[in-house]
Amino acid sequence: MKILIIEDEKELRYDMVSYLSQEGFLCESARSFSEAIDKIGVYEYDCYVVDIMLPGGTGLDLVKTIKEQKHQGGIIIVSAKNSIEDKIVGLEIGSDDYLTKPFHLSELNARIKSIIRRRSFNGNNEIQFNEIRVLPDSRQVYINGKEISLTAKEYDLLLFFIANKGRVIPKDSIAEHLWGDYMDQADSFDFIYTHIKNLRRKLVQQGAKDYLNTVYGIGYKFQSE
Amino acid sequence: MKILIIEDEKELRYDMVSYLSQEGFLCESARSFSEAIDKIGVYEYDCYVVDIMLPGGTGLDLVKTIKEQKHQGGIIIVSAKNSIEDKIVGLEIGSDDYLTKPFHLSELNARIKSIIRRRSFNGNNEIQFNEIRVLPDSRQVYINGKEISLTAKEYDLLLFFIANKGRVIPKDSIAEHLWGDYMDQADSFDFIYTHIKNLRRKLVQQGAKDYLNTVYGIGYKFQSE
DNA sequence: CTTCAATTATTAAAATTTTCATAGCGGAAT
DNA sequence: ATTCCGCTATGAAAATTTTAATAATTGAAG
Repeated sequence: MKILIIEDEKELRYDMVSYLSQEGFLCESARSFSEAIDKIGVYEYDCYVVDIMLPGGTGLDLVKTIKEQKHQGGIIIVSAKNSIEDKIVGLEIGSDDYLTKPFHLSELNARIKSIIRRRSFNGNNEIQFNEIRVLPDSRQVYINGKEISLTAKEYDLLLFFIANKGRVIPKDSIAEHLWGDYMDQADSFDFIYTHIKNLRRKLVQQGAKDYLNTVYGIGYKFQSE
Repeated sequence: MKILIIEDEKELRYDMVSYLSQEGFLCESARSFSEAIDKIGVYEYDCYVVDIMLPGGTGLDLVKTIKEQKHQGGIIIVSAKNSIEDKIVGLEIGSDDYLTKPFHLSELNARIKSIIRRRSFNGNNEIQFNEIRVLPDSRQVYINGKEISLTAKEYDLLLFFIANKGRVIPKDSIAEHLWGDYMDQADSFDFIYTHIKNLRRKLVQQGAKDYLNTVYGIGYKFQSE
């Protein structure tokens, strides 16, 4: 899960990035309105943390831009003033939550997770990646309209890849995501190789292209070309 | 996991109980110093949320009592005034965290989870239940000093039972704890029955008494007598 | 005390996950 | 280009988990 943090106060920005990184998010940050616009233009994130007061523009306009570009990620507005109007405006133009400074980092973390959880449950209950369609509610997967059967691990793998399409995913991340904190460094990745192999076989056998690229020495990347 | 909330403000107490219950904790509450003393005398909780200002006494004395009774649970002090002295005193006499009112419930939730996580990692890395000894770090289990081998699910089950010894655990809770949010109501509990059976067999076969009592219509209870 | 329906236990088979041994590949160094 | 070493792939066995069918038990009701 990738998060963009838009905040001009240096220390707070640094704290947020380091806390959220520890929690397992991939974080990028922007220091100003224009830097944020640039990043939003290049990449789509899973969640945006937007400060209202920014050099070069207001966070509310940023939210509008994110929405205009049809980004699907959640948006949390952060503001120093607990003004009820700001809150209302923020929620009206499409942010998902509103947080008043000062706040605890664990609070921000909880809200981000809550938004991501909410999104994956509600509304967004159908994911399409070229000829692959996934219905997360029922854990069903279709290729070119025909349902295929995946085991639990294969399904989890596939969803993780699609959720992170285009990104290189290190094997450690895969292990952590699918198996939790169990395994320490010493463990081998044999089981990942096996599940990857099985997933590849099933997908290709059922008519999908082979999107799953090996990134030597690192992990894998799920990508169209 | 069972939590005792000691707070005299009715609305806040109600909010905390309802929020934390939704998060999967078993909650009890006390409205006053004396009620808290009573509950602490009867039962040992996994975490205590203690307000400083209470009718009949101070939360700091309550913390001392909890410690005197050798309770192992974590302690979070909650206070209206952000006095640094209170905080220091609180941490000195053995509380694990300090929270200033007003706070978000998700913040309290995060801190409780953090304390419980910390405790199960650090220090408390050996659990003894009569002739059964568990080393959570290495996931090893000994009976009368002899190591026995359990599968992942059997181990998780055993640890969950020991962590909740003496309590009746509904089958739903077991399913939720060991398998996450996967299964909806419609699912049967066949796999629980099977794992229970296997765990029982292994424990008894290796020389432990049968502590695992069936509670008809509800679930199970792990208990000495 | 019986009967009955619902709940839990047991057993065995099926499916999945993990491990292990071995083969193939990538890329750096010679 | 060749060699080599570490990384990844593959196939098959072993272990675990889940499912399914059947038996035993519980507690309520007659």
